[in-house]
Amino acid sequence: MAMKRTNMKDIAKKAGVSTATVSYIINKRTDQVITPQTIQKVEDAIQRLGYVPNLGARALASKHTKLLGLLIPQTEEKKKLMFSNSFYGEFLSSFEYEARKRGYNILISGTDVDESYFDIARKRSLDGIVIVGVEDEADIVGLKKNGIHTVLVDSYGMDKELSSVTIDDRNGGFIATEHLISMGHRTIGLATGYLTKEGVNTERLKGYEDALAKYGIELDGKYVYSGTVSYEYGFELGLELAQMQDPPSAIFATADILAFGLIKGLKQGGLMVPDDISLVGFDDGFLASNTDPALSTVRQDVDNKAKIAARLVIDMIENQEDRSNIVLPVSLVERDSVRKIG
Amino acid sequence: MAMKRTNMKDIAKKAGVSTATVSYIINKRTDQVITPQTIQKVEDAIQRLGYVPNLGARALASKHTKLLGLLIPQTEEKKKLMFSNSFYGEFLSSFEYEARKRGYNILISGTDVDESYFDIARKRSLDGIVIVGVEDEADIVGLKKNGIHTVLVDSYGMDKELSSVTIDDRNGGFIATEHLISMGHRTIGLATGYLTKEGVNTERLKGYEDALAKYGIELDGKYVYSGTVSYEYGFELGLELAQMQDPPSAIFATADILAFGLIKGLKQGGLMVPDDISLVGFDDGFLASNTDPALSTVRQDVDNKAKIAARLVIDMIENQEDRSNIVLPVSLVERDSVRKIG
DNA sequence: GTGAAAGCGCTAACAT
DNA sequence: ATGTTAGCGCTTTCAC
Repeated sequence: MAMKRTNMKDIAKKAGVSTATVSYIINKRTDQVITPQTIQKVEDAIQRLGYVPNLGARALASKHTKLLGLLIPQTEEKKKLMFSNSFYGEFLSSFEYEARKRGYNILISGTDVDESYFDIARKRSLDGIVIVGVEDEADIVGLKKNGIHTVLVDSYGMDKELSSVTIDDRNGGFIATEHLISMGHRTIGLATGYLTKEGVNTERLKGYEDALAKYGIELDGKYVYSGTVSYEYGFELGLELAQMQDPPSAIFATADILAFGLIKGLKQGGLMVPDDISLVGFDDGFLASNTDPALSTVRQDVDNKAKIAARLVIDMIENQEDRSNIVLPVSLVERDSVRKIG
Repeated sequence: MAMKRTNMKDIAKKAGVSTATVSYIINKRTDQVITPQTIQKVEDAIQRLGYVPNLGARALASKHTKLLGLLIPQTEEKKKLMFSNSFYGEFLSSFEYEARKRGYNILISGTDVDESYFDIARKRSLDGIVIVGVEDEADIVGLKKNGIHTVLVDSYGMDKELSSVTIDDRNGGFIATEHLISMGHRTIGLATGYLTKEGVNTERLKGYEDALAKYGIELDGKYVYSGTVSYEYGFELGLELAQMQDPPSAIFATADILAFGLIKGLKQGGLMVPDDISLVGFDDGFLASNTDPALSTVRQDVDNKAKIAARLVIDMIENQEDRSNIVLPVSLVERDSVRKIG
């Protein structure tokens, strides 16, 4: 099939030079002096023969694959990637673009049962890897020890020796709750996912507690609703809330998706947002401005997060930059899901 | 940095065999007879030294990278990938999973200005590529000629010599419109994106026309609204519709996202769905069941589409299967956005 | 049953 | 200013 692919040797022969010269020219090596004529000849040959370098071979010789791994947690069944969550799609787009601008391609992979992130990085000789949402520290052993350039995104309680980029979740929880308080609310519920010892949800919970404390509102455990970060749980909770004698007048949901479910569940139960219950979400994804009512929420800049993650790995690879741990700011976006009371 | 990585030679030495033997064992080659003892020794060595094969080197020698390219169109500015559209995320998840099960990794890439899909495939020695949403035939020249295993997804009017998987868009347009008709509607608008000579939107338009023709309803160009496939356009159109003297009583929107915009725009303009205007969408993504009202729409099985695309490329690669052109069915999902009238 | 060695396409140190 | 050549880590043919 497909005739022999033209390689560097072919170019060298055609242009009447050596492969070294061809290599120098292709790699635009400034430490080598080549006459314009030679360059011309070689470029002509490349053009005429339609030569495309084999990066695999180059990698073998040079030790750089120009390949970055983007490793993503898998869904419960340990199968598909979590790309149904649009956060990842947005992240990927921005990440790929940034990487491509700097000459890198992206390999994207889940992990098989008996295979670690480390194995993938090794197998494919990845120059660096970015892992989103590591929950289990065991998943990342071997990476640091083996000097694999790694950036952890949205991963809490991990080895600080690895680079990371996260957002200021705690502050996010704080400003969301403070906003509700400033709008006159005093009984404020928290709708969130599973509360691990360290993790996004726990951070946001801390921010919620901070705000309550600051304004002298007593924390009442019965107002903390913890389930899964899903539309379904939000919906269920909304239904329940609508049945309660004494529901809180406002809810801070630690994810927009949860808030969307809440809106629908509450409505189904006969309660309107924001008339009956006010709501603040977290993420500000595409949907937030398009639901009804438009959602007041804590905004994080996913694009920027991805861009920074890409720059971090690449800088570590190319400039031997040291690790850094970056925390990105969040901000409050006020829309129509909070009502002033009192 | 990082001590020399252990390679096959190290294993061979440690186990007291040759690299050939190690290679045979790693690749579980049934055409080679190796004694269990030897296998044991080698596996021990692999274990002890923590050996991970270098797939790049393997590729150079074997001509198979076990790498599949997933190439995605970029946004207008020719920059970021279109992953903000959750369709792609869903596709990717399913595609990656299916590929991984069969031992392949995914390289994901947009194209740079002076770089073709073909170049990427060559550079990275991809075993095969899947391209989603090719609009310009020029983008895929070179692929067929050079025998690169290619599967085109959701691409119309392309070279039939390449494998492809699409859905039955025309029928989708038909059943959507027919449903509206069966619910008593006689003035039915079409909200769609840009109508190219061949493409998804055009196919769906044809289905719309088919249905009108079948039921003897005259096609009226003033009811065909063509803009961009975006929430924004839907919103705008909804606003306009609400101003019209004589708006259609129902709309078939060729994408859910358009329908969502419409719902909000109409509402803002004072018209309710489905009370004032009925609506059928297309896609049935995550959102459709969660908007208010829940959207009646044409369902396509993205998961399955991705799975089939993966199987197609891999079968072509491994079994030298011939090309095939697959068209997947669509179905109508009735929810709450259509009202029976008349 | 196992091994020696050539070669995949490239880079880079060293010659010239 | 350009060429020679030894690897990079693996597969595979052919010998033994």
